[in-house]
Amino acid sequence: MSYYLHHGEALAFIRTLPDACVDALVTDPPYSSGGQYKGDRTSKTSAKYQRNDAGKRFPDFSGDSRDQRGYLAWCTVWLSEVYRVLREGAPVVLFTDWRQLPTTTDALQCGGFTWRGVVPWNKPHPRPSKGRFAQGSEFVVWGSKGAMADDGPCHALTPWIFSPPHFTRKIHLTEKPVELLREIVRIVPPGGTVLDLFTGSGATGEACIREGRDFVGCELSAEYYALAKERLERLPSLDG
Amino acid sequence: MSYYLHHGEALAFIRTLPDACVDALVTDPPYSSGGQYKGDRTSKTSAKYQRNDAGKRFPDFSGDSRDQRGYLAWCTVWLSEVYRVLREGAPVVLFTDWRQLPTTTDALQCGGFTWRGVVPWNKPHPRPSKGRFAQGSEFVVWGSKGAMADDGPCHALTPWIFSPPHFTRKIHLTEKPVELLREIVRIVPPGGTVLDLFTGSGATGEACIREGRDFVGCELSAEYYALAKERLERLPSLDG
DNA sequence: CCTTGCGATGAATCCATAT
DNA sequence: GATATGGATTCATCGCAAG
Repeated sequence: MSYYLHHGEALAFIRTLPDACVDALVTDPPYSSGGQYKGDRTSKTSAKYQRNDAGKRFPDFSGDSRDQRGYLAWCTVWLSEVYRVLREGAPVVLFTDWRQLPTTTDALQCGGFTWRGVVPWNKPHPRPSKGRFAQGSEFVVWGSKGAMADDGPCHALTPWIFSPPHFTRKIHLTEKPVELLREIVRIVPPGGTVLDLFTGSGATGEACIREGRDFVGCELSAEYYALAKERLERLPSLDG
Repeated sequence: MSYYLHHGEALAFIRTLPDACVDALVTDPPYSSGGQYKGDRTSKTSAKYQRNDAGKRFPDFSGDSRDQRGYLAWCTVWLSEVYRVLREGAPVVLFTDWRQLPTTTDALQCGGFTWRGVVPWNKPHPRPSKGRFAQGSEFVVWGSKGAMADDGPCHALTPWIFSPPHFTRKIHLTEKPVELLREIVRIVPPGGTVLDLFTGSGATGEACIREGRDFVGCELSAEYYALAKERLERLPSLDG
């Protein structure tokens, strides 16, 4: 139930960690997705993912402008380093959207992990799209460092259906619901340590604290680092 | 509300069809998945996907023994030919499991189509797996032949949650629920024609008939061809 | 305190226009 | 000609203000 939050770049941070010191990676990297055109990637995240008249609500986040080759290469680099700091059999859980899903499964395996599945996060009421299927899901790509123990409780026994945090209450544009993250971090035994390289608003940290798992987070942006820190500091009093 | 069922090999059948004669492809190819090891692919489907004591329940189906490269190449061949027989803007809908999902998105694009999304089919009660996330979803990879019309109704406005057909009532081992297929074929305007190259038990044909879409199916196995034919023939009387 | 109504929103997508 | 920008579109939901 302790946590540590680091302000800085992810790869540099991992390299400071000793071997086999964490029990899982649960992280939500910037997808570098969100559009058919190059301009959709190169514009600011606040403009890319939001209506024009709402463009000023959330601070921009960086690292969201790679093409597919670059995304694969970048993920491979930090996943390879994460491999070293994970314990044998530890799970790796990566968020992605439909566009980057295949690249993410490649990256997981390029990093040396065994790919074990894809679990959809279903949003109950996606934005409609005329004449087509709505895109109402993001995806969790997961695997492990080598063989996994096949004891322990079962997970994801029912479909994951969670609304995204409401815009008036969320801190980060792409923040995930804490209820979903609580389901996910329960794959780590109680007291285990979860690493998140792209902490953002710190939702994964909150999930860990609420579920009794230790949390090690890393965030590049000073603004989000401060927001995540504040969020986690405020948390124990909520439980009181 | 008419249907045509062909007994024979898929690629040879497509080649007999004229250009731009169908409004959608909705099909469930043999995944060639179902195992981590080579032996898992080369064994009989009836043994591969079923418990030993149930091994004689369903007839074998063929074409389920390709590795990933072979699966990509094979899908690319028939998808390229399907491109020709589809009308401009027509949707393509392919079932896949998590293991073949990335290969399927590659194949769709190798066939010349625009990839537009991934929609999960969520099973309400997946088989639990100790210490891991259950694999409770299959996936619909979809796209279109070029630009799509952006009129028409919206689809998939809520997550797809459907139980697989009960084993006492299903004909094919990997049969999809008709309710799910009805949701899917509604993306074709009423009266449009849906092509299915791997008809199996004919569930997609039943969905088309119930939704007032025309159906053109193709099945290689004499046994399943007869079963699908019987299923569709029996259907009009059910509507009364 | 409860109900009603209005407005804003969404890891979106497409096309027309501008650079 | 290729890329970048801006506007319009979909509707169930939630927050908030008004009654």
